[in-house]
Amino acid sequence: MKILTHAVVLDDHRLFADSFALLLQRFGAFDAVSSFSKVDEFIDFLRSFGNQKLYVFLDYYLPETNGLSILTDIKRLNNQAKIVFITSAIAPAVIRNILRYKPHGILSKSADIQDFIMCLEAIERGREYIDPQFEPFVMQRGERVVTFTPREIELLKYFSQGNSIAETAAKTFLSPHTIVAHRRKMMAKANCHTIAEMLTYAQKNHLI
Amino acid sequence: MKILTHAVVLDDHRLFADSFALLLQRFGAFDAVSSFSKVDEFIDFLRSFGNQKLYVFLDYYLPETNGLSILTDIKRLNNQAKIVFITSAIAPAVIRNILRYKPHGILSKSADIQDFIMCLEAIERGREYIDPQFEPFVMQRGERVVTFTPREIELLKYFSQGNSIAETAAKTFLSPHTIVAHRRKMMAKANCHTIAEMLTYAQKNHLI
DNA sequence: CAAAGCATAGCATGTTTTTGTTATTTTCTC
DNA sequence: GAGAAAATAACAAAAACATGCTATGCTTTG
Repeated sequence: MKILTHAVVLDDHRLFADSFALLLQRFGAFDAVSSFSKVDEFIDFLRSFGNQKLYVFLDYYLPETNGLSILTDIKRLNNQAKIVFITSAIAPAVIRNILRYKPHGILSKSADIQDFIMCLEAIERGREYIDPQFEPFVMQRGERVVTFTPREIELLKYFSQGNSIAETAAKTFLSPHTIVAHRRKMMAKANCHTIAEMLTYAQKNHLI
Repeated sequence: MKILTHAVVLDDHRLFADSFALLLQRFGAFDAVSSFSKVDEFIDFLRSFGNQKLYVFLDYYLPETNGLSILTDIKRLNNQAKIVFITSAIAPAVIRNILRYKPHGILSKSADIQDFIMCLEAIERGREYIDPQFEPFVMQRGERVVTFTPREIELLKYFSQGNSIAETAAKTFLSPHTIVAHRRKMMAKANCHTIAEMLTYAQKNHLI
């Protein structure tokens, strides 16, 4: 299979980004491969690249942000880009989150070359590719995803740092009642019954 | 630099293991490179390889276990092996844990090729290499590492699953007083003041 | 624009956790 | 086999939390 296009890798783990770019090169399907480990540089590249056909291999975990939040940027700068998530995540909520954005492909870092080839082939044929191990997380119709509001996540961070309700209230200039209300709502959403469980949930799903 | 020896990569992320192995090959310092993503297969390889000179590039995060627990196996099977940790961890406790085992090298996955070369050169000269970003975690003399006992970790798991002190006591057939005592001890060790902070700590340091 | 969801706030009550302090038995480790 | 560390257990007071219920103004979005 020969895909006459450019491929670009974005992963904050430089060693992975460079190695994987090498693998893409060696694989021979692309006519050029670039790798980035800094979001800024990647965005600069996109800007200069213009609206040509392009493959983007994206990591979900990026420092300070995540792969999803730059998806809008990518789509704005290049509406032809084929976007493939390469993720080490296994937390259902994270996978669901990624799937919600309907990328062209999603591959686990535990995948092998064979999976990778299948992914490319599917996309070239205009279909999407979802790593088989993520199939169970494809949303059923009517199913709701648990999401957290910015405020909730902010408060969660305070709790994770050892702040009590009263301390959090003081630091956010809110009433302790409000903190209780938020906290209660979060725990109801995530179906947790102790703050310990809530924090485990938050960590697992990379909310904080 | 030409190192006439075999190199082997162990990382459960196949895509990384394979890509990185390719990078090692391309780099040209080794006369052969193998990659594994399953611990069993890796151990089998070690057994058959015998006690020859060897470079091992090891991930810390492995499913069901971690890179440290197989260190003893590696040393038993090959006392000449140069062991380099390639890790995505940044949690101080995890890094300290790795450093305690005195590997020949430790490199962050965020390192670049230049860092990698420096690592190899240092080891070839008989010295150890520690990623500069991990320097702060090198233990000072007299410094204590925070460790958790098996019982403590067991209880931590109960808490992470939403069990209260009373519930945990019931499930472990212990007195609630005992649970309180353990809990208190852990929190003192980790310098946490709420169970929320404790659970965040536990997650960050991959205790549970 | 209406409905839904978000952020805010309140009160009351019973439960749970945290903290200060102490102590015995068992199990490693040198 | 002595000493250290771990696991066990207890009591009591103070602080914090969970949960029952209600309610209002503000955004966002179909």
